[in-house]
Amino acid sequence: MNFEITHSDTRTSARAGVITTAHGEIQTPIFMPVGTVGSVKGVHQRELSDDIDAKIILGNTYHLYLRPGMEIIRNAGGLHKFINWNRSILTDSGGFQVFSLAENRKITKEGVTFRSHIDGSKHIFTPENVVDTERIIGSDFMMALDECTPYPCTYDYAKKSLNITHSWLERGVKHYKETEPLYGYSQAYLPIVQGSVYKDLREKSAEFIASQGMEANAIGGLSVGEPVDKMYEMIEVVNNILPKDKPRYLMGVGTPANIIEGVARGVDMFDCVMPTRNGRNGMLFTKNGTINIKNEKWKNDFSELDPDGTSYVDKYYSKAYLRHLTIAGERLASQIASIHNLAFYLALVKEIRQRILDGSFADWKDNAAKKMMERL
RNA sequence: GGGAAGUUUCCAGAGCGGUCAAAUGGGGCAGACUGUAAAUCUGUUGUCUACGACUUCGGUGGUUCGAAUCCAUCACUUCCCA
Repeated sequence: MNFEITHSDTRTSARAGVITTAHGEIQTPIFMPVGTVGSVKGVHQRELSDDIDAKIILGNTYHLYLRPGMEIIRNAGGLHKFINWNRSILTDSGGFQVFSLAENRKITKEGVTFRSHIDGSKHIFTPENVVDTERIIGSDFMMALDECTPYPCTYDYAKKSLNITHSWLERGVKHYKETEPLYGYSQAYLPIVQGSVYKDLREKSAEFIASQGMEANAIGGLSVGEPVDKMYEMIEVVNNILPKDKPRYLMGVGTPANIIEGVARGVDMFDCVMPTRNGRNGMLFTKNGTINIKNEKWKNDFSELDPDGTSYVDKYYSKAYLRHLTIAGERLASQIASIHNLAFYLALVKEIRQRILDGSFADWKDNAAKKMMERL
């Protein structure tokens, strides 16, 4: 992996750059659609590449490990081949499942023992075997195993958890360095800053993460329910320490406004379930704010889905039609809404990048984008 | 022509003397969703001058302190036998 910053904003910490992986170039800032189980829910790979033009998507180690299992992924020749996606892939480690499936797991110094949400079987995830799993998956970006702490979280717990995450990281880095990629291309290994909403813990963590000298770094444990101002504050604290010349990935974030604010604070990579999940639930993101397509007011609105939209679906279908499909529970509704939302997110980061390049980012953020951010 | 069952709030369908403005589904309306156990979840769904009041359970008339619940009668619906 290579990262080159081509432009730095003068008034904010925003930067525009290019990440190069074995599976292509990724212009940053970038948004990465989430495809947990080897599928961006409701969206064909062909639409992801040809219409939405996503350069990189996520997969999830925990989920793929359980189903279909590593034997099949290995037999397929890795996840890229298995799902027929020749652009980049980033895999989360299962660290988020430590948070989201908290009832089904136990944390020890050794690792995390999950009770499968599918059949209840027990599986231990260690920093080492997660690296092995991600080697089999063949992701371009392998996330380190961490504990995504909940919010609220006591200082004592956050500190204790951070120590475990850090010790896991050391073991993960060691194992990463001792193992080779299976498919002939390099894979980056990303450490994750934790520390909940505590400034000193975040600083300590950022320093430790930076000291690992990995090719890119991530910020985790945010957007788990804390006030947005806390989140922004933590991003600032952390990005003051994380190396400037390496990509920074803010995990799981977020709303369009979160992304703009994140970029302004020096974040390069984002992912979030929101465009697809909320799309499936009838929410559309537009420049004028979100709309709930299920609302009665769209019943007879035959205007195009989103006049400002960049996807073909925006011109192709009407609001009234999508409302009907959504209310009728038709799968096509999920597809249309997911495609629209992902296209919106990708167009957003594209505009952000363009504005960083032409020097108008800060001004745009303070003026034109402000109204939109209040609604998104 | 004879017999039986039934008519409940948008729909279906509980309720069978008071704790019923009326269970439960569905539908409608609205909301939530941030490294996906989510094609999920939550709220609401008679009216009002709303911590109280008023009008509802096919129509009408009764019984009773009190009826969606019991009685009479009318109307309509469905099924069975001719």
